[in-house]
Amino acid sequence: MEDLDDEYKNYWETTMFFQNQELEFDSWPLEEAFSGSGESSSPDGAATSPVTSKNVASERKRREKLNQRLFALRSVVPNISKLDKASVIRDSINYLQDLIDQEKKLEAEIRELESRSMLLDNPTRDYDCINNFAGNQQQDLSCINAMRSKKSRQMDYNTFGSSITRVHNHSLIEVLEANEEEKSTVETKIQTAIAAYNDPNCFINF
Amino acid sequence: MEDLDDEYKNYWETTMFFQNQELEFDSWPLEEAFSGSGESSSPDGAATSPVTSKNVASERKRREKLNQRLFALRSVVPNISKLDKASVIRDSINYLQDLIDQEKKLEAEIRELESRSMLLDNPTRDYDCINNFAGNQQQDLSCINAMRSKKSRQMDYNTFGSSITRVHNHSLIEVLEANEEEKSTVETKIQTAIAAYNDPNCFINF
DNA sequence: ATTGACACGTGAATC
DNA sequence: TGATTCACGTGTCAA
Repeated sequence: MEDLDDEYKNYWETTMFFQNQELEFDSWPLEEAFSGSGESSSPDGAATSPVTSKNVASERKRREKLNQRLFALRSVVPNISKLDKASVIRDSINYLQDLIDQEKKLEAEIRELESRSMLLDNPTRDYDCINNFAGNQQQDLSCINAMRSKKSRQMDYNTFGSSITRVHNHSLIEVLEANEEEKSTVETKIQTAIAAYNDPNCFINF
Repeated sequence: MEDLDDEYKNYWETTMFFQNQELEFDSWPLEEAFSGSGESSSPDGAATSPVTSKNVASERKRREKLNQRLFALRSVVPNISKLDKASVIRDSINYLQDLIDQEKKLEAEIRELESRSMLLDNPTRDYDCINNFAGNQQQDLSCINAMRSKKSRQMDYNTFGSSITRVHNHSLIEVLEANEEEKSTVETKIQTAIAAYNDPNCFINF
């Protein structure tokens, strides 16, 4: 009995692979079958019912599976601080969130790069805007009004809005995560962005 | 005894929050202290040593912590097939690997986009256009303002994006503390802002 | 000596 | 029904 505990300890604490573990368990069904078929008595003299022994085996298998999964998780996540079960899960969560954040960053960067290359592909709109601006040189509101025609504005809104909705569409995780401080921060940033967009002098696509 | 088991079952199977759980456990140390201080005897008549009761409490706490972590993990990973412990870890591993793969993909895409824009884009082109225009219209300050606006807007965009990513850069505790009410509040405010922004008749500042 | 982490067996509950 | 999952208490080992 103590041997098994020891083996489990080693299994968990070291980087031993599952084959060893399964080998360990390959040697177990012997005693298990013996105890299951023969109604063997436990050391204290009480008889073990067959359903109980079944349950024992099942439970042992369940524990093994869970440890297996946990070990696999540990092998996927880098920089595990402690080999503790709870610590493994904790580090996994942190790593997962880091990954999600980085993915969002990369997606934003891709969007920006794509839009920039879009600008390069057909820059007529920019030139139109500048020409229009040059035509109405008196710097009155006409240029601004032209720039803020419903069409262009709607288009810009779509780009802007889709990015927003995508942000808080992301599997409702970040919604769960928002606390008071961050909420206000987000709001401030959104208002800043909207104000910048509202700026008449801003004629660049989002 | 069965009550606790029941509560644990509910705790795990449902989306019950940890406050309830902690409430559950706030009521537990009573019996625990009773058993710890009084050397109470177990039903079979054997005396329970204080070190044993300590061990029991410690073990209970450990189990609670592990379940907490597992629950948090479950809240982070979308599309959990089964609420089983092992299944949760399994789905987490799959999701993690998907994320890693996608991250590599995105990085490759970014690399390609950057190299393509490097090839096609001479970096001064954007500003050349505006600078030439500004040079021709030497007195036109609005163009310079526009340029500055572009730059500042881009800064805002970047800040905005980073703030978004910072929203879900949280610790585990914040996930546990989040509730439905905050979720709907944030979402409503964002929707309201976007709707108002979308209104073509709305020219007021946000 | 104390603490923390583990595997184990067991009874209950859910499907 | 039987199989599966769970929380629990306990003994053991290591730091």
